[in-house]
Amino acid sequence: MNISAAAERSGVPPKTIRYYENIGLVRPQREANGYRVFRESDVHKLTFLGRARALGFGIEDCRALLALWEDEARASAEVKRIAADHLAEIDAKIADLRDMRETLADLVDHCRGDDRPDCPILKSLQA
Amino acid sequence: MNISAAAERSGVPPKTIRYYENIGLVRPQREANGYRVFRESDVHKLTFLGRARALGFGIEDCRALLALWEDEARASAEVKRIAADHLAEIDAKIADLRDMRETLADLVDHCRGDDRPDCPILKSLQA
DNA sequence: GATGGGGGTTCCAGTAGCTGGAAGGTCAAG
DNA sequence: CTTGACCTTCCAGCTACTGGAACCCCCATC
Repeated sequence: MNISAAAERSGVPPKTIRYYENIGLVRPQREANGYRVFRESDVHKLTFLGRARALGFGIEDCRALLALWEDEARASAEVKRIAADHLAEIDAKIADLRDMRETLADLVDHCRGDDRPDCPILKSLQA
Repeated sequence: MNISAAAERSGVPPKTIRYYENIGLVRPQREANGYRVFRESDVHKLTFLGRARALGFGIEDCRALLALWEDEARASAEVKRIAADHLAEIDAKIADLRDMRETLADLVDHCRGDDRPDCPILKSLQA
């Protein structure tokens, strides 16, 4: 299977697949002409990576998860720890964004948004 | 005022101040020895930038907001538009994160996290 | 006058995770 | 034989800094 087929089947774009190979997340074989050849197992890995990334896991987390996935003797505790840590980070981000959102929404609400210069948004940034 | 004093008073670190000068957000004067000299107005600008960044505005938004702030003849509608757009982006990010969070929390909840290999988190990434 | 320390300066590289684009090789069809 | 759709590598750029190296400046002290 060529890279574009693997991309289509895994949902991971060709550019990204090459990048993943670059950083050692996948190791497709090569044909005599230099083209990458993807086996089913490569496509499965890519799909796995795509899902993990969609859940917001960083690349190094993905690397670790992939290794655990391939390790039949893994302890699920390790997986859970990685996921729980990530969940905590997401919660922190959400909290930050909510704070921003609240402040910003207040400011937007109180700005008339007409052609006059008076603006509580700017005032708040200034004060 | 030297850069470290300006940093302390504005809350923006020296490195970041230099970066902001680099991209044209502030233009401190220079002494004969090459040291930057910050006036009150520079400190005000930096403080403004610090607050805008803390609300999550991107650098280019900051540039625009700064220009509007300095323009006595601005229309508050412009400011409001920038802020409202940014608010929408924040809302979108929060929504994305919440989706992730929900899925992830479910997975974490259902993983026993012991020393056995069976793991619904990995199963979900695989399937 | 030398020295030491705490400022300041510039410039380069790296961070995360791709993505766009250039320059060029390969292959099947017409 | 050429066209067009693939594929390859490599380099640059994105966001907003941040760390670090190498070097300059100024003041106080010995």
